[in-house]
Amino acid sequence: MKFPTLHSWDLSPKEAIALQKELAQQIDVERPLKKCALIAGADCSYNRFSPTFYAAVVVLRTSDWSIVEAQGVIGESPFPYIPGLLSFRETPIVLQAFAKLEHRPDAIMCDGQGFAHPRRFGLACHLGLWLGIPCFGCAKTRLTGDHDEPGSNAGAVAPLHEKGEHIGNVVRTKNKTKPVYVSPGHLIDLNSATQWTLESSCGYRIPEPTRQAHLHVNQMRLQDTSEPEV
DNA sequence: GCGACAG
DNA sequence: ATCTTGTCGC
Repeated sequence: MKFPTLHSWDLSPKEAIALQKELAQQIDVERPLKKCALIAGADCSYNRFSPTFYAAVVVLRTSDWSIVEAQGVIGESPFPYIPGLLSFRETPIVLQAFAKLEHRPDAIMCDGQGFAHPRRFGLACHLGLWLGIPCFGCAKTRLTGDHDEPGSNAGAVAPLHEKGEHIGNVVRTKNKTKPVYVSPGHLIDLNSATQWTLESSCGYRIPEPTRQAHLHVNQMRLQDTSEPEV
């Protein structure tokens, strides 16, 4: 896959925040996703005290959830983990994995927030803007916003609000298990993101795209002989 | 000042 | 994110 360079990743935390505020103005979270034959999942993995980073993207066929393609990259992250600035830590390497992709997915599911972010510019917004592909976030825990507990059965949804704004949905993907936090990133609306989250939750709490990407990066990390096993 | 805080 | 065994519940 090819995509243009939008900006440098060599930034200080203050510069990163300024850039988020600037790029957030370009985000489109109103567009319903019409066609989605191929959906990609992206994820990262790493050791506690090693700078080595593993990123993977897996492309799935939505008709039967079979894996069409998987690409991974091993590198180092130039940015520390700071709540609210996760995209500056993970996106540079994730983009390298997308660059190796031969298939162009119709949508992308990220392991983190999209619009449900303090500055409305989470990981999924940033990745979607770079790639120009509909992208949304499916996080395992909350970053910001308030909500009621969704019903206890799969399919239950509760709105995530902040300052009077509907920024995402808390979605129960499996009976009696913790819900996930869904929000649009770019070129997709909240309803489409929520529907595809439920559609791809094949009996697990984590939807198939992100679940497969997670399995993939973990395989990469455990098979990397250049890293000292703890 | 205090508490919260994606991965 | 990662470190970790068994265990309670459906």
